[in-house]
Formats: sequence, structure tokens, C-alpha cells
Amino acid sequence: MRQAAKQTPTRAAAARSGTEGGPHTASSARIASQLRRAILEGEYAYGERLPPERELCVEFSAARGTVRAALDQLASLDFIARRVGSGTFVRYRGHAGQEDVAVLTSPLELIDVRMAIEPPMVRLAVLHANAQDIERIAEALARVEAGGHDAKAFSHGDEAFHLSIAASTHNPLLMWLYRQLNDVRTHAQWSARRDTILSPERMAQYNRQHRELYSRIASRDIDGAVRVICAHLEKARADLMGT
Amino acid sequence: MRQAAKQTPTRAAAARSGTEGGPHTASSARIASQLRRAILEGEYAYGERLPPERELCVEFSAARGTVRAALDQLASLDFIARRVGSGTFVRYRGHAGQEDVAVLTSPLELIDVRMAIEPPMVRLAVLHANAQDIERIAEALARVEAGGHDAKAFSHGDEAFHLSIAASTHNPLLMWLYRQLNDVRTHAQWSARRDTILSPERMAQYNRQHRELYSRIASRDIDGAVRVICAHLEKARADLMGT
DNA sequence: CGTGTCTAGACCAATATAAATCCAATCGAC
DNA sequence: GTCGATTGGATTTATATTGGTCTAGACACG
Repeated sequence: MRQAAKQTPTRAAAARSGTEGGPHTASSARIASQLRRAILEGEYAYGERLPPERELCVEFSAARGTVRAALDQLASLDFIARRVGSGTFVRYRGHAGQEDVAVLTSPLELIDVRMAIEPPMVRLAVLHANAQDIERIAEALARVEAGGHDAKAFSHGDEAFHLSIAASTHNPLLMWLYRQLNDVRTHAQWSARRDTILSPERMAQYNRQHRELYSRIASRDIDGAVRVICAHLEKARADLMGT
Repeated sequence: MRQAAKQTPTRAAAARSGTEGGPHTASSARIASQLRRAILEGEYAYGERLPPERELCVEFSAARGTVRAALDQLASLDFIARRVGSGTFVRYRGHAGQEDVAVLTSPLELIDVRMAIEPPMVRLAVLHANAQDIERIAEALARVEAGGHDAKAFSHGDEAFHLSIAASTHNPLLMWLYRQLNDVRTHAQWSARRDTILSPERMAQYNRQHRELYSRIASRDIDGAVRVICAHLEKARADLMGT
């Protein structure tokens, strides 16, 4: 728990008078240091809300202004983010990879991985797809186009479309990997941004690229298909950064 | 009804476990997380109706608005679908066939995937690696070279070497994906062929390529590093097919 | 004395939750 | 088919929580 932060009043008084260990041991700096260490050690995980300022006051036996000064330091380092009425949240991403990948992954990082995987995947799909695969891709394409301007429907259709391409490689490992990517994609983090990013105009552009990609695959144009998927992902990245 | 439902103690626990839906709320996130886990664990199967909102209210000791906020999160992820007058239904399908990718995957298919992922991964590694990352790669390289002619030791060292490159990308998703690949690689299926493929001579050749790859990465030679990793994987594929 | 830090409050604005109410869609019993 | 019960959808009002801001006083140090 966070009881390790308990401090005796005598220590607080000592810090105030400056007779403790180092010179100029400002109380706010001490609190900031302890909180920083707690975050680094994972006592407060990424995204977690730490106790309200008024609670930290009693834990550190300090006034609220002092606690706020400490939090200001951490906020300026982007260790935490504060939201009025909501609380103070950890923004530091511990590089311990044992957490859930989805919460550790930013949309841009996901695009990086997709830009790594999808072009070779499209290449394999063109090489290995049979008539039935092409048909399935066409069906997925029709569904995503039929989704209209609903961002959620488009998002799912888009997933299914790309997944149908993954399936066309007939490589179970690749399919499985791509499904994992989609799982990350559907995780909570970017459902909020999704609606702002997926404007009707952009969805129409994506649909054009989808159709172009499909026709390249159907006509076994490997280089063309790879070019289209690269452009598709470049656009997705640009839209992500531009918003 | 229950005014004894003072939330203060529940809150602290909620903040800790409620990191799923992003740092938005405290209580509704906790509820969403619990429901999400219940669905993932199969407590509510696909298509099943979960309890009405007004029942969930008393179950979680929360107001209906809070429960609805939690359900909104799950609905935006398409975990559930709500129908007025009918109820709330599970829309999440547990992935079939996810359990044993390893047994479905042939060594050649694995190489295909590696040839897709590793060149872009090396590229990202060269771009994002810092001095400490380079040092870690060097250590991994030293270990795999010290392994001598033992096929099992080489195999583990080889994994660690490539994983250290994945880590140098600082992309958690990519690292995770590559770890999954390694898991498949270590599956029982392959240990048999491993000893016949990994002749001392070949291990020496792989080691030469490893060292070459390391020096390219350390000198920030992107194109050179990509060329080396491609050659490395081409050789691995050739060795696989030639045996 | 002035400066800087901490304490101790009070108040504000944003947000979250609670509780109640009404609506519309759906379902089942009749 | 009708009617009533149930359900999710939506709104309103009130309360609680939380970070943001400000003031005033105490204390130490130069």
C-alpha cells in the first residue's frame, strides 16, 4: 500500500528546520521524490489514479500547498496528469513489459507495427490467395462500404477487411498475429479518439484505398498492392498525427 | 435505498484495478473492468443476456448512470450490444483456434512471418536504439557466441539476441509480438529438427551474421542492417528446406 | 527587514455519482 | 391484437469529490 509514505511529525518539523541530513531539504522536494520513486517502482501503475491531494496531505503530514508543489514538479516532468474533478493520473509508462500490451501501446506505435507487418502480408496474400479468398475479401470490402458513415461500423468492417487479407496468406501464425493486433486496436484507449479521427470524408478516402487494394490483389499485382497498402497506412498515420 | 454505500474505501481499490478503460473515471472504470473480465472469462457467454442495468446497480452498489457509463465503455468496444426492451447482450466472441497456433504453424510459415517482421523491426531498432540498447545487444551477442556448439544453448541465445533487437525499438507492441513468435519457436515440435539443422558449421555462420548485424546496428547503418537480417533469414530458410 | 517556504484554511469550477422521472421499444400473457 | 410489465435511453436535479486558486499567518534564514 501507500503506507510507506507515513511520516512522523517530528521528521516533518526536522525537514522544516533544515537540520536533517542534507541542507535545504525542502519538504515539497522530499514529497516529490517519494512519489516519483513510488511511481517508478510501480506502486502506482500507468493510468492509475493516485490519491486525492487532500489524502496525500495527511499521508505526508503536509499542507495541501506543499503537496501541490510536489505534484507540480512531477507534472512538469510529465510523470502525472491532473484533471479537475477527476483526479491525478500516472502518465509514466513503466518499461516493465509484463503489463497488458494494449495499455502500453500508443496508436502511433500500433501504426509502426502495422507498417512493418502489412506490406509483406499483402505480398504473401497475393501470392497465396485462391479464388475463394478473393471472394471473401470482396465480401468484407462490401460490408465495410455498406457501413456508411458510422465510425464504429467502419472500424469493425476495416478490421474484418484487413483480417480477410491476412487469412488469404493461409499462414496460421500470421493470421493469429494479426488478430492479436486487432485486439490491441479494439482496446479501450482509442475508442475516444476514433470518432474524432474517422470523419466521413476520411472514411470515404479509406474506402477508396480499400477498393484499390482489393483490385490490385484480385489482379495479382504484387507491387501495386504493396504500394497501396503502404499509402493506406501512411495516410492513417498522418490522420492520427494531424488530429 | 442503501445509504450505507459510502464509497470511500471502495474507491482506493477501484483506482488500482480500474486501469482498463483508460484514465477516465474511478468507479465506472472499475465496474467496466469487472464486467469485461467476466465476459472474457466466459462468465457471460456469447449471445447471453447480462442482468438488467437496474440489477447491476444493486450488484455494484452504484447508481444507474454509473453502471451505464461502464456499459457505454464496453459497448464502444463492441463487447456488448444493447437492445431497448430486450436487454444487454454479449457480443464478444472468444477467439477460436487461438490456443495452439504453435502446432498449426510449420517452420517455413514461421520463417515467412519472421521475414515479414524482422527487417522493419531492425530498421526501427537502428532508428530508436540508444547506447544502452546497443550495449544490451552486444551482451546478448557475447552470450550466444559463448554458447559454443550446443544447439540448445545456441537456440536460446539466438532468441535473446533477436529479442534484444526487438527491445531496442522501444515499441512495446513489437516486443510483445516478437516474444509471441519466440514462444512458437520454442514449441516442442521443433526441438527435434533443431539438432539436425543446427550443425556446428551453420551455427558458426549464423554467429558471423549476428556479429555483422550488430556492427551495422551499432554504426547506425540502416540499409546494411536490413540487408544482413534479410540474408540471415534467407539462409535460415534455405537451411530449413535443404534438410 | 525582506524573502522564501510551509501551514491552514476558504472558495471556485469541473467532474463524477446519485436518485428520480419519463419515454420508447420489446416481450409475454391473455 | 391488447395490455401490462420489463428493458434500455435520456433527462433532470442534487450531492460529493477533486483539482485550481487565493488569502492570511507562522517560521527560518540571510
